[in-house]
Amino acid sequence: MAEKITPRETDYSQWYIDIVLNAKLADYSPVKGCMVIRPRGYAIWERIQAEFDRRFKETGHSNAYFPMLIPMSFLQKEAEHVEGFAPELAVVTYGGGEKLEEPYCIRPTSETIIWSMYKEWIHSWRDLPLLINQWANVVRWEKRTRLFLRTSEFLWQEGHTAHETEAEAIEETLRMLEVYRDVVERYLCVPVVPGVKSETEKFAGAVRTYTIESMMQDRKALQAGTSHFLGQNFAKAFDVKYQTRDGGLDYVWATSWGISTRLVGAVIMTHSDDKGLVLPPTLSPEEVVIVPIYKNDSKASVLQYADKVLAMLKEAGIRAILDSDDSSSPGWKFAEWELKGTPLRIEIGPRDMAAGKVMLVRRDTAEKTPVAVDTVAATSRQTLSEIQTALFERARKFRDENTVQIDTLPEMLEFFGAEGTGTADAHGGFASALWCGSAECEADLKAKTKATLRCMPLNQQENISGRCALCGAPAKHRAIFARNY
RNA sequence: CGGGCAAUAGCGCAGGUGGUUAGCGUACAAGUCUGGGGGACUUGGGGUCGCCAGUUCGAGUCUGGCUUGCCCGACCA
Repeated sequence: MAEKITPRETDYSQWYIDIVLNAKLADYSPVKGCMVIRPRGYAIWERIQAEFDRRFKETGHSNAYFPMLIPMSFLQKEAEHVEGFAPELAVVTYGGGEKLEEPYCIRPTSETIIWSMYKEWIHSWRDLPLLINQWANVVRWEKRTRLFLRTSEFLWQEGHTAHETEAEAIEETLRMLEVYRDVVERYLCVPVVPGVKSETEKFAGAVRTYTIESMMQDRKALQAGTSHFLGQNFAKAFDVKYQTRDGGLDYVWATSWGISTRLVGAVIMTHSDDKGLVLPPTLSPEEVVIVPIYKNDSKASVLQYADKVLAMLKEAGIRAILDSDDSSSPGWKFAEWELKGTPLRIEIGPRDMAAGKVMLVRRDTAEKTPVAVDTVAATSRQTLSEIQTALFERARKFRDENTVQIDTLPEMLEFFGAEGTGTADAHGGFASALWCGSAECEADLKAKTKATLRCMPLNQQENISGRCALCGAPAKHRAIFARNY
């Protein structure tokens, strides 16, 4: 049979599409730029969702749901906000067969409709903090879409909080950024750089945007989550004041933060290989697949043995399945489950059975280990945990190896393969460079190399001294530049 | 949203200058043999050729429009 997956070397972009389609994670839809998330893709999203939801509740947030349709006038209340989102709005102008007096836009994000309600709900410092999260779909009319990474409609989570003081709001912004970092790194095994966005890149309507940036296998950056300190911008736009503890009246301080189904794309592009999807055990719908191998005369006994192993694994709380489909060969099943990303495979044939063993095969390394059947649960548990760690470490090593400190513009141009440098094949990576803080420098670099300022890493802003790698002016920050998705 | 390419069976493709019952591989179904890395043979089912118009006696094939996708730019989780 022909190769299903285009090798990464040949065409990284096609490789990604092949994985998504062939592993049946998603499919194209008849609607431009919108995709169908298929059961396997949705199962992965549900696992991501469940972990984040747990962490949000742990940090005191409650879920709620706001309307998908937002009166256009609401968006216009915050100048920067509407300017930022206007180009990608989908607008509803008819309802019930009649032209609407005021059109609704389909939410591109929910700050405005949520703050219109917060005005009703917040009166006193006793109403604060207000910590609400919403799981929802949003629509942003995209010119260029890619499965999971950028679609016109996507699923996400948006947290919207209101606080008494600026300090509390900033603390919340950073708390949620840290939740993102922790879950994305530990649960999705995707290493990230937490940092601050530049003015150019920040969220429309925010005072400051924090981000976690990850590096894909083609060395391009992917923004994996953002947390915004909104200051009093939306409180002022929607006139949300509260009675302070000392009897005064003040605008509340706000945050918002979000992660989306894009994370599924991040997981795919971080871990997978030319054989197919590679999933961290935490995210895989099944942690272990048992593939029985038998001839006609050994079929019954092998299946019975495999059933016993399946029961032992389930007993131990491991998500295991037995692929007893009789119509495809073991070799077929091996390839199929590798394509689907199952972290651990257990092969059971007559020889294993005779020896009282099973064969453990790791998806990430292809390593095969015979294991005594009595210890199969414990060993599987142990191996799954090792895979979880190994995936993160491998990705972090790759990211670190492709993060380079750069001090001058010529080096920067060479790193990103700009025209005239003779390095057109260079893939770049993360360029860590000093920056003067000017938007002109960002724009200039972008024009020459397509690389943008991804973030200013949070813990690298001390003792900045030196010159901007782009213009030579005194530097104010250390920043990561990269091409991005 | 501009430029380029594409759309024929689930998937991958072939179908010179228009010609009547649209093919091949693979997958699918049934059966027999198989089974430790995508098995073999036999038989069988499956298509309004992306959509809408037009040219023509006749369109998968030519023309126009539209839709969707991919690549390259401009814009963005």
